[in-house]
Amino acid sequence: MKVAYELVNARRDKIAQMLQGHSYVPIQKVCSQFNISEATARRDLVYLESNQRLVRTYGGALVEYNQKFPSFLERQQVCLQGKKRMAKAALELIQPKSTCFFDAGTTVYALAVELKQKPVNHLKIITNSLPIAELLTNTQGIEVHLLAGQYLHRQGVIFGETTIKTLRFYTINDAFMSAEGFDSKGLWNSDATVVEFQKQVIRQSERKIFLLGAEKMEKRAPVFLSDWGKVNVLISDAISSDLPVYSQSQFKGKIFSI
Amino acid sequence: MKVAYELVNARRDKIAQMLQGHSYVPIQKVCSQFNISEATARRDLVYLESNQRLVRTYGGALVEYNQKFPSFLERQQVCLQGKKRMAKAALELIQPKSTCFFDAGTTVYALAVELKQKPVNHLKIITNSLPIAELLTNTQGIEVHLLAGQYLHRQGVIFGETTIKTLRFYTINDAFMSAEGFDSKGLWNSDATVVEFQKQVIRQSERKIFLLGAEKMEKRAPVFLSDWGKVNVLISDAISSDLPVYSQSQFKGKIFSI
DNA sequence: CATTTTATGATTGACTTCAATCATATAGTG
DNA sequence: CACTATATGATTGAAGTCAATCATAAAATG
Repeated sequence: MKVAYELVNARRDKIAQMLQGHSYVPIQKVCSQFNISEATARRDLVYLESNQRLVRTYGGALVEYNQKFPSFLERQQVCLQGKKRMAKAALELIQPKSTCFFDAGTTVYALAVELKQKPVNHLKIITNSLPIAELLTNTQGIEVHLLAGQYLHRQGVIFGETTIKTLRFYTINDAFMSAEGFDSKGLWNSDATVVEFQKQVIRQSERKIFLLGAEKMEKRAPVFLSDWGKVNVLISDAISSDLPVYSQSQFKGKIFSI
Repeated sequence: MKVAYELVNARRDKIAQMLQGHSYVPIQKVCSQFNISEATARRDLVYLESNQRLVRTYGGALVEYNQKFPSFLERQQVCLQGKKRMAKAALELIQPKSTCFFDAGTTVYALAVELKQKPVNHLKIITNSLPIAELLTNTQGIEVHLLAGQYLHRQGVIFGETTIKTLRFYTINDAFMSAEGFDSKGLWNSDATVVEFQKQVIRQSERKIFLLGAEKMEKRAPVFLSDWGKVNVLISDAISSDLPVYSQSQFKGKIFSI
């Protein structure tokens, strides 16, 4: 029988609210939770989907299907193979009982994925990337620290002036970073604020480890980040002899070409 | 036919990796993505589930089914009705173009849910609660700022010394807060560090708005947070005349008993 | 190279989910 | 109060999902 509009809307609100936390709810749970038939539960889900409040799946509904860190995920797919190989090499460098900074980017994210699978003990990870923080939190032996700042949803990054300021609260042993391009002169990125932030990371870190995919070689971006003199370790999936670092006498670091 | 161990593990890793971002993947997508039969896809999912890497559902698999902010969700269920009513009252107090602090707690989270549904323009939200940040980000007219500190997964909160330090970077108009107990003397909480943090919020905020459910009335917790003199607005679902504030001449604020 | 192991796809039948249709009881509406 | 609108549950057939079984081809082993 028909039911008051108010009650219907209240129920649908509650279903949506259920989803806010649980990320996924099977349709049967909706039925039992609200004592409604499958038909009604389905109708509620159809309505809520039309209002962009959830996404229906076969057997239930969820929020954030492809909605979480959307632009991040697209970028993650390119050169996945190379990223994974670089990540495995970088993982070897991580020392137990150290504090590491993880840059916000897909290459370093691949490192976080490897680290999650093979955790290092007594590790402190500083990051401004939410995908990395959420991935690594609740991992045995790893403590995750987030930097402060504005939460930029599409990139899944925390950023702004405050982020640079809060960085000063931490002492960093190893910084795992990336850049958009690199050539014989050094490293390049496209955003001035990002570069300002990364420069501060470089100043504060004992060891600077850059993960740079072959596709970024001999490419420049608008803003200069650093010369090779400040880089301690370079990890790349490019052929060793092709790397522009060799022409640079200033580079004293190690190279892992894998 | 049989396939090399290495390839099988690599494929399963990739499936797990798919999940890390997408949170949910239908089984058909796994089949098409890796050109494998349903049977194999199912076997992969069974294996990955046995390794705690994902949770199978009818029709696919997902990560973080009830695993995200677990303790937060439990607490969210109690007194849901009252929380929602207090939240609606609190929402009325939020001014466009203001900066608000949102305390990490289930009562204030209910306020965030209301705000998400009826957004206020040009609003800046400062919080150390990840559920709140994730809920409110990507909302029209709302800018979300996170505080720095250790990411405590079970509570979904950012916390520690650094959190208090980073608070100083912000100027707060309205602070929406809660406490574990309140009586005629004032407000109480159980954790000393939380109280230290909240005291700093109180010092830095122009207006202090407390949302206190009736179930917290006449209850004390180990640590004293504040007397009634510092509270500007009290929102409660308790009966107005029962509130212990009335015996306090020091209380100059407004009361919303709803 | 011979033997064993096992990852795979196909098939089957049981079970679940889904969309569409329909009768009905109750909320809205005038 | 009469009339309309509609939210609901039941039913039905189609489609999807699942677990179990089996033959096979290629990897692993010695």
